[in-house]
Amino acid sequence: MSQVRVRFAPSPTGFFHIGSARTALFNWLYARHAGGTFVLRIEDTDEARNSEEFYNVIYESLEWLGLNWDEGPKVGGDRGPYLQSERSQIHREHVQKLLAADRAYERAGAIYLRLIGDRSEVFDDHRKKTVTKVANAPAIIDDRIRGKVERLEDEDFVIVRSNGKPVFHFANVVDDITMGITHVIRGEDHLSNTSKHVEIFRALGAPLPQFAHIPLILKQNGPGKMSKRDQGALIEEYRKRSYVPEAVVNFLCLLGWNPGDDREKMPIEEIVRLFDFPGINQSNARFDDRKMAHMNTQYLVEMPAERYVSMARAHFEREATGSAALAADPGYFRSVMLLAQPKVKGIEELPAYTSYFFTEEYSFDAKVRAKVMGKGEPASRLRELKEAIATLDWTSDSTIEQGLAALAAAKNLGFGDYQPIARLALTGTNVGPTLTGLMHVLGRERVESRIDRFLGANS
RNA sequence: GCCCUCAUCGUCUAUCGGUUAGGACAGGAGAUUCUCAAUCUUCAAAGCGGGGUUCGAUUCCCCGUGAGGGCGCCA
Repeated sequence: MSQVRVRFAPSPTGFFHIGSARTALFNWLYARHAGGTFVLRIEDTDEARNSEEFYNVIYESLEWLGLNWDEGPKVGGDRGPYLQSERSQIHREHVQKLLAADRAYERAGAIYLRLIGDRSEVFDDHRKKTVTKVANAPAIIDDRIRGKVERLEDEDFVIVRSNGKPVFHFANVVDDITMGITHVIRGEDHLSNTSKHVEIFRALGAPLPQFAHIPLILKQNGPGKMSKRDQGALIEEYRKRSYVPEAVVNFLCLLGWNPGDDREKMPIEEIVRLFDFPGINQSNARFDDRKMAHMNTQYLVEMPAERYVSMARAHFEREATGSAALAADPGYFRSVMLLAQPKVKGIEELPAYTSYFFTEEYSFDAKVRAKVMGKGEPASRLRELKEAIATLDWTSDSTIEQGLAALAAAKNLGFGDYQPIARLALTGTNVGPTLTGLMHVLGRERVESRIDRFLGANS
C-alpha cells in the first residue's frame, strides 16, 4: 500500500448529489490507482440537519456505486474518529496551539486567524465598512489539474464561531492534517477557498497536501451548476429507476475524465488502471441524461441473464408491487424478461413493456386495431394461423418461424401478412419482441386461447 | 463590486505546432418485407472575437467576450 491517502468528506444533508458522487468516485479511483487509502469522513457540524437516516443515505449511495472506503464510519481505522462531530477535542487543541503561538486571537467572542504582514485600515466600498487589510503574501496553490494558482488572503478571518464551533475551513484542514491526507481532490467550487486553507495549514506548521480541483457538473438546461432540484441530480433517483450502478459509475468517470482515446464503455478495473490527474479535464461539463441512459442500455444488453432477471424482479418488487408478474411462475417470468432484454432501454420500462404476458385482460390499442383490421383480410389470416397451430413445432422461436413461413408459402403469401394481426390478437399492440419469440414464450395454450377470444370478439 | 477558473460539433470529448479536426449521445435519411421505441447503414454538425509568437496555429502568449465558481460566525 502506498502513502497516498485521499478522503471524501460529505455532509449529511439527506440526499446524495451526483456531483458528490463524482467527487467521491475520483477520490476512490485515485486511491485505487495509486494503491492508497480511501477515507470517508462525515462533516456533520451543522447538527440541526443531521439524522440517522441522513448518514445512511451516504453509506448506501457509496455502497450502491461500489465505492468502498478503507477507513471511516462502519469500518473504523486508526486515524478516527471519522465523524467530524466527534472531533471537537482535536479541533480545540489546534485552536489552543494557534492562540498560544499568537497566530489567532479572540474578538467579539469569535476566534480569528492572524495573518502576517503590515496592517492598514481601508474603507471597503462594496461592503460599506472599514476593514483591516494585511500586507500578506499570496498563497500559492500548486494544483494538479489547474497548475499554479495564486490567491491573496488579506484579512484575518474567523476560524471559530462565537458559539464555540469551528467553521468549515478550519475543521476541514485540521481533520485533513490529523488524518494524514496527502491529496485533496474536490470540486472547483472550493478553489477560491483554498487560499484560506493554505493559510491555516501554514499557521499550523503542517505541510500542504497536493490539491486537485475537478471541474463541476453543470445543469442540463439553464445556467449554473447542477443542484439537487434538477432532473437526474440525485443518486437515489438512479437506484429507484433500477439503473445499473456500473453504468452510472462509467458515465460519471467520463464526465471530466477520459482515457485519451475513443473508448467509453470500460470495465472499472481498466479505468482504475488508467485514471490519473493528467487525464482530468479543466472545463465544466454539462450533464446529459440521454447519454447516461444510453450507457445504462449498453450495460443492460450485455448483462448476463441471471443478473438481468434478478434486477428485473427487484424492480417489480419495488415499483410494481401487486403486479401479476410477481405471482407468475418464476421460469415464465424469466423467459419474458430475457425476451425483452434486447428490446428495452431500461429496467424501468419492463412492467409496461411486458404487461400483456401476465394477464389475459390486456387492452387493445384502438388506433393499432383500426390500422391492422383495415388492411387486407386479417381475420382470414388469423383463422389460417389458428388452424396451423396444431402443426407448429413449439420447441423454439425458430421452429415456430419455420412453421409460419411454410404456412405463408402454402397460401402464396408472406410472413408480413400474418405478423400484424397475430401480434394484435396476442398482445393488443403493434410493438414488442419478435412475434415468434413472444409466441414461444406465451406457449401454445395461451396463443390458442388468445386467438380464439380475438376471433370471437371480432367476427 | 473584487478575486479565481475555464473556452473544439446542440451535448460529452480526442488532438499534447503541420490531421480530409476523430469518436460518442442527441438529430436527419435509408435498410432490415417479423412490428418497433430495437438493430444496421448513412448524412449533417465545431476550433468565441481581435492581436501577437512561428515557415506554420485549434494547439503557445496578451486583450476582449462568454461561461462557471468564490467572496458568511453555511458546508
